[in-house]
Amino acid sequence: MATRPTRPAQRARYDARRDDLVRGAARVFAERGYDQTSIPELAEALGLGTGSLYHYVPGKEQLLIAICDQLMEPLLARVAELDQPDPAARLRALVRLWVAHVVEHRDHMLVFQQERHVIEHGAQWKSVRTSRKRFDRLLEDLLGEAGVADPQLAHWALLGMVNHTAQWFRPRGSRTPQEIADGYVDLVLPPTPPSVRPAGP
Amino acid sequence: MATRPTRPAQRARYDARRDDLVRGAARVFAERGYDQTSIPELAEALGLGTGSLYHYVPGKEQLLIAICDQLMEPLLARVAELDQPDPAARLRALVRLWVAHVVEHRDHMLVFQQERHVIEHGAQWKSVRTSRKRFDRLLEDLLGEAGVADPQLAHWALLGMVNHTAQWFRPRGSRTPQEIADGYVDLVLPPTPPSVRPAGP
DNA sequence: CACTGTACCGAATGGTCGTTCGAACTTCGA
DNA sequence: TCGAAGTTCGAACGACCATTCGGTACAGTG
Repeated sequence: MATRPTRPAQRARYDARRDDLVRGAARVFAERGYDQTSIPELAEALGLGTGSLYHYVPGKEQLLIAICDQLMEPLLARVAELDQPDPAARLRALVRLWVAHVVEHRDHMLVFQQERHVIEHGAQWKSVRTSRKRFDRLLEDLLGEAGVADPQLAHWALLGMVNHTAQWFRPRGSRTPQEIADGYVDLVLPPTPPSVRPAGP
Repeated sequence: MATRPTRPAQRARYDARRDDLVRGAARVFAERGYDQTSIPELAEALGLGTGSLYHYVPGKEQLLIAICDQLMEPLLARVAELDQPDPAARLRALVRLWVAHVVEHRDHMLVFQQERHVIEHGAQWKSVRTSRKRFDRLLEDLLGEAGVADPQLAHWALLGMVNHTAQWFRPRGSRTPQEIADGYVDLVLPPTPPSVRPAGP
């Protein structure tokens, strides 16, 4: 059974290890696929014995949920901190943040996308679905405020473009995440001269 | 074993039935997921006995390949028939065709997307990978000719937007596939007045 | 040092899956 | 109408999977 240490001093270590394992699982699942990877295979890829995994995660599906949480929670946290007063500037900042998050969590994204049907239908997945809805709503509202010509279409278009980035972006490629993000924003926003753009982070 | 009739007269029937079954399998897999659907479950959903499926398809993975072929081949065929001399007009026609194809094959698209890793790595998947590459190349070239500001980014952006359409489009929604396609094209192309646009199909 | 909570292990288990197969039934050409 | 070709069936089979469990080794604390 997955048991968290009772001694507070050791809990930090346990949590950190767990986070690492979840991250590693995301990497393995992204490459081999969730269903095609057996627990013994996964454990070996993580440098663990078969049974040891269950010390940190109660089961395979919970592991998948943990991967999605590791993807969604920090994104929502970072988005909540946006404070640009101008909607267009806030939109640009959001997309920059978002693209950066996607490329930093490529593996998580790929797993997230290929398990769409479980996320949509599974009973234990309500929290993940809620997170996604929160983000959706936020984006749609912002697009409306920012004066986009067709906010609804722009919403779907952005979701498609940005999430798809996980499938082609390569760290050694010729563009930075920020350049990509700005390219996306320029597609949906009436372009502004570069001099008006907020500087990078 | 999956055996095609030797009598030519019956082959047409057999092929049509097989196509129907593949289509049905796409629908079931899109909803429940490929790995989460067992062969007995699938057979029942298709109104067949467990063993009967194997009369038409040699195995579960071949069934998945058949679904992808049923998606890619007609699209490439329709694309090959485009004959607009003006590149921008050809681009618009291509995207209209493409979006229409995506919404008509929603189930196939959803399966295609969630099985990305198998398609990319599997040994028997070379033909599907080749088809996708052909389409990619074609789109990229056309974007260059059509005078898009940033053809490479537009290429990835379009792929993301259009393919993502399968995940949100509903037949009873407020937009036609053609309106959606035109919206996408207007994002990547310097907009032209509606009067200059080619008429619908 | 002794003791206790923690980390790790891998063979064993029960269940489910994809696939096979021999037989029964149906269709069709002659 | 007869026989062969085509179609359907579902129980049976071997393989493999997620998970469990009894146990060993280790680390921190008193």
